[in-house]
Amino acid sequence: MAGQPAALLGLEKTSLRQQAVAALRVAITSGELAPSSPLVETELSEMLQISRGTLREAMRQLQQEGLISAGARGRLYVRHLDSKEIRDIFAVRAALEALAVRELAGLADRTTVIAELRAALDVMDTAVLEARIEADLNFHRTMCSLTGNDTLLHSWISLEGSIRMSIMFAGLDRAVGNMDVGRHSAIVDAIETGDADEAATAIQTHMDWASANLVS
Amino acid sequence: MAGQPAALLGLEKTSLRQQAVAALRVAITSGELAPSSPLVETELSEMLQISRGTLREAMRQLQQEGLISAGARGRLYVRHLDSKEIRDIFAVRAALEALAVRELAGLADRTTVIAELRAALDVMDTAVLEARIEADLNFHRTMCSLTGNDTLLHSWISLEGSIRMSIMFAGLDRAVGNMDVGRHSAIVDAIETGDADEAATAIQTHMDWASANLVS
DNA sequence: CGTACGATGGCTGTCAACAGGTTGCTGTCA
DNA sequence: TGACAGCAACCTGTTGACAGCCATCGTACG
Repeated sequence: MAGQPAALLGLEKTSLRQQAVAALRVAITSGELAPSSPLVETELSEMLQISRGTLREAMRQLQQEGLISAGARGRLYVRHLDSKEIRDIFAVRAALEALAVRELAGLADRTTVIAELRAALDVMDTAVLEARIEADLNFHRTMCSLTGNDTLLHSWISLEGSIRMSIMFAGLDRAVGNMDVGRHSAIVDAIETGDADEAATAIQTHMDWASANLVS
Repeated sequence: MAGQPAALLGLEKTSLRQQAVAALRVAITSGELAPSSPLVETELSEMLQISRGTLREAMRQLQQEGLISAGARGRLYVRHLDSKEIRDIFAVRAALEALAVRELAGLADRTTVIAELRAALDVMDTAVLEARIEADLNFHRTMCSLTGNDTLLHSWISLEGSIRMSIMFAGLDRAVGNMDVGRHSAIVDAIETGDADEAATAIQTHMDWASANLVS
């Protein structure tokens, strides 16, 4: 899907809007911008050194991703999650990823898929703290990506911001506790056997456990 | 979730951006703007009599909804769907709605839910042509809404544009053929019995059939 | 005749400014 | 002292304009 920097084969000319989206996403999911705090266009545009118009486009995207919620009169706030919403998010996530593993388990040739997933798990095994979270999310995103179902991948990515907020809400240590390589390995194993039902059950169990762990 | 106009209790002062989103959504899903046709900001802003900045915000939202796809150099086009993408969309939709009916079937008191769904079906029964499509989508959206899972509802709505494009792609007559009240009634019946697995199977079957019918 | 180079038009990226409405404060008057 | 009118600051909605990039076309030169 995405790319190596590919030296000499085209530079990464990213628009200010994309940069703003990325910066705000980090600021929100890292807690730098506290939940429920108001997002004032004039303030943010000055902080980021961009015009309000450009910022507004970026905010509109974050809003669609669920990181920003709208209040009265178009006023925007950093989204605040309660326990129920976290459970809801993980329920939807589980449904999407169950579809993903079902598709993967149904593939005739699963060798490359298994190899990619195992590689992602290896990365996760050695990573710690924030890097481990990134590795975990990367594993799950890769799962969706490998299905070749772009709509599925897009839906998952739309949820990624909310997932990250859930993680931040629960705290780093508790979140990292969810990212056990063994539990993930079980999912990959189930895909490898080609048993779609078992794979879906594995994902479902994993997600139930993870969400219960986050909100406990 | 959303609302009746609520006479005398506050008028619907909708921003130009929201109006533009609505107008473009209709234009695209009705085929007025043909798939793959380029969306030139200067043209559209003049047609809609709004400024480019306002239009850009609207386009950004439609892009996230999957009605607009991005080409090179920020150029935007009406999204074009092929058969595989339609199958993909319906696979994701099935996963989301399966979650919805599972939740609903698991409810202790399902009387109000059943009543609402039956009412939606009654509307569908009498409607014809485009109105029937609206009634059908409304039924499925209501299902998601009744779960109380806002994330689920949001994800479904994000998909609604793509669903509408699929319908347009297939043609009105073939789409209406999917909207048999009897088939939908089976789903509601399954929810009423409280059998989550059966309800999920009913949805899955319905979606498989619908998607196969659309792309055949 | 073919190729390389320069002008031109079209379209997006970005910005600064204006307009309208709401909130909150302050000073005055009963 | 309390309430109300008026004012001021704040913030979003919306707009028009400028700048830069890319593609295309025409032209001149080998």
